[in-house]
Amino acid sequence: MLEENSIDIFKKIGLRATPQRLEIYNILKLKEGHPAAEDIYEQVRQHFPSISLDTIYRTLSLFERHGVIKKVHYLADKTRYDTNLKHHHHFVCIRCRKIVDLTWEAVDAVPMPEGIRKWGTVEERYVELRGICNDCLKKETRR
Amino acid sequence: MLEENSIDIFKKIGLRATPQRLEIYNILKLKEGHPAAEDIYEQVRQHFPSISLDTIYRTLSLFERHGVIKKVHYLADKTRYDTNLKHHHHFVCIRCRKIVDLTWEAVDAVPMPEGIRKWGTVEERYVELRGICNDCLKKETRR
DNA sequence: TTCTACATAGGATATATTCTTATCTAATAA
DNA sequence: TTATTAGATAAGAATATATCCTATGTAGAA
Repeated sequence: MLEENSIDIFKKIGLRATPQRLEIYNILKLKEGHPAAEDIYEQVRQHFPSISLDTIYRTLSLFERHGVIKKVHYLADKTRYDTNLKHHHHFVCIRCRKIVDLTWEAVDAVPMPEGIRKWGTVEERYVELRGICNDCLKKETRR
Repeated sequence: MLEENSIDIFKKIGLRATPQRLEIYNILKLKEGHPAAEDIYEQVRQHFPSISLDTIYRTLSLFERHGVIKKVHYLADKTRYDTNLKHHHHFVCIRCRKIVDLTWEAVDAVPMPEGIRKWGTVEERYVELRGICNDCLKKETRR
């Protein structure tokens, strides 16, 4: 089911292929719907009853740092609020988390992708342009 | 600066226009970059030194329930992980939070909106189709 | 004014995540 | 094979964000 032997992935990035890590990786790969840390924890405990939740988090962040996985809403550190209730999209700075509203008719006009009905009904189309804002760019080139 | 008198907004939705609520609303409206609860708290305290953080949260959730404001990443309750590192988008169920990967070439092909360079450089274009998945639709019509 | 429903402050609690430390284990060197 | 050592884990403490509980306060209606 896995495209690549899990152990090879760890070798490739120079990490020890511990049983815990293999288990966590395989669960991530095989579980539907993008699991949260707790979901993984519950499942790993079936084989490693004494594993700590911290190991799950530590391993996930290790995987993330090595580009093996990605957080889905990685820009949502704390909840932010919007008073603009009209339909709009966002530019989000991946450095300082600044959020800027934008409208984008061209993207709103694109017909829904093929087979979306297979998943459900869509109520909202939200686009997030993720990048580096000019303020942060200035700071980074200053070095 | 505000399009509408803040007091009128509260009247319209049948809520008492308390000084705390007015202050929180005005900060939300006027502050750039979409503030978080703590940001608002720090600022409100300048006029209401004894306000509690809970009042901020309570008021924000009140505003949200009445459609006055919206959480930016309201689907990011807990962190979820993705092993699919290829460029893709998501369909997210607003009921059960199920996340489904999808590709969408048509939307990827749309040229960047006018004036994006004014804000910064874009590294990633992420689309979230928010709706109700077929499983949840089934449950809801069953009633 | 008095009553009552709604609102607030403050502290307790819940939940998600990260940190600290002692212990353990695997890879390497001898 | 054994000793050494860097890396990994478990367990619980600590932190951050958000919500709940309760006593008190206040605005608007009668």
